[in-house]
Amino acid sequence: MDRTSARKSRHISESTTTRLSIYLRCLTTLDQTGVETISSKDLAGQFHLNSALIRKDLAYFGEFGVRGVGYNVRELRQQVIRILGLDRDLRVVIVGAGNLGLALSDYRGFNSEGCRIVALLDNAPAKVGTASRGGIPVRHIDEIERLVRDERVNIAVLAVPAGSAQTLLDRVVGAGVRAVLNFVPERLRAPEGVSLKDVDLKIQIEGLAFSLARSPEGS
Amino acid sequence: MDRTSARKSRHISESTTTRLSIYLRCLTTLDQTGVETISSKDLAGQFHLNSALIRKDLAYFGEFGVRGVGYNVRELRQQVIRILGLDRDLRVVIVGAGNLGLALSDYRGFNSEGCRIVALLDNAPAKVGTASRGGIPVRHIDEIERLVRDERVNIAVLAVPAGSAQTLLDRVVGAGVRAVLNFVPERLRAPEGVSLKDVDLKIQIEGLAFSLARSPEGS
DNA sequence: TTTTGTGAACTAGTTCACAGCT
DNA sequence: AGCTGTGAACTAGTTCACAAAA
Repeated sequence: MDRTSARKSRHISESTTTRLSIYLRCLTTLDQTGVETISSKDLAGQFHLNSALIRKDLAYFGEFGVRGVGYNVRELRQQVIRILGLDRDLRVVIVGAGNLGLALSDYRGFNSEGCRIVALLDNAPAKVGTASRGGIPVRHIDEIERLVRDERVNIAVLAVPAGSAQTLLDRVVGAGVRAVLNFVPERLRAPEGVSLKDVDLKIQIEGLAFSLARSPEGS
Repeated sequence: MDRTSARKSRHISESTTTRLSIYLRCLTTLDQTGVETISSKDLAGQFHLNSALIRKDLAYFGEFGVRGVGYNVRELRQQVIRILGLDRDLRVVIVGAGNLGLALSDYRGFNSEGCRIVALLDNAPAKVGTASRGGIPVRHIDEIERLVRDERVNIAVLAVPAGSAQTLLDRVVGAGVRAVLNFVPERLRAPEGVSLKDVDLKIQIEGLAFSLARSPEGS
């Protein structure tokens, strides 16, 4: 059996992919530190996870370990990079050159591991032609089709004012973008085949409010 | 039985609290539109959720509906606000007055519904004394204890460079903050009784990369 | 002996379906 | 008649525990 490809076309849960990202980060550190081998038990110790869960997460995609020994750090790291699709280019546009869009365009972590921010997009004439502090150019939203075609943009980040988010989502999807990270606090609807992830800060804050309200010592 | 308080001290899942925030947003719109009553079925239609799930989410906290009729929009909205703890003041400090911290401090949604950003905190002398575009003052990190005591700060947002995050988390927790929103792409450890939520943009992007890698048309 | 990979058991979360209230 | 509130059924996700491999 091919030991490197996804064996079962089983559905992979979002919890699993999130953990893969966490493993990757840890493996990168381990590799830099010169550690060559790690067991699922030791990996599980770093975060507080069950070791069987780590083995299951990895086993969806192949048999990467050696019984009695553990996993080769460098090799497993490469495999996780491949599984997450980080070995292919990620080209990102940020839609909305307001405060948040500008801050995100310079955020380290967006620009790393084969992930490149190609442009900020806005429709305000005063903004088009300027650039973020880090040098990401602001272009007109009408250039989206060209950027997807010529610059192979495949991810859009929505950081626009509430109200225009659905329209702009439809726009970038129409241009061929199939993965969108949405910072606008609205529930958006994306067509089948387009993945949409919400980063809803208001909901996060409300979650914290909830835990404060329930914790023993009220304020 | 008291119909407004949490009946069973059952553990409430994060999915439930996230959905409560979503219901709240919808109820606010409905109330503004003048709608007086809504059924769980109609509410479920707005997002694509199962109506029984909505009824269960609400039933953890009381019996708010009327059989044969549905829920009174205004009343349910008030109840959800109370459940989420949004009826008490939320006082926020943002730790780190870099690009992201400054953008977040002016982000609408942080400043709303009884949620107020009190200050940005930094240790760079050049930044202390300045303010964000929206007028949030930048203060020295050493003022955290005073702000918690005198301004009743109860939430901290971490937007600092990687490496210093755990130290600063410990610092704000030591000052008495019991709820933290972390934007730093590192796994942090918070003591028992402190709730910590991660907004890890790198993980979000990697999740999108994964879905792109698995979708039929590879780029 | 050590640690993987995995079926079986368990736990959490969601949907079904209906009794009971209005 | 209509819709809530909820036990029962189901589905997804995690942990246990052990045979198989090195």
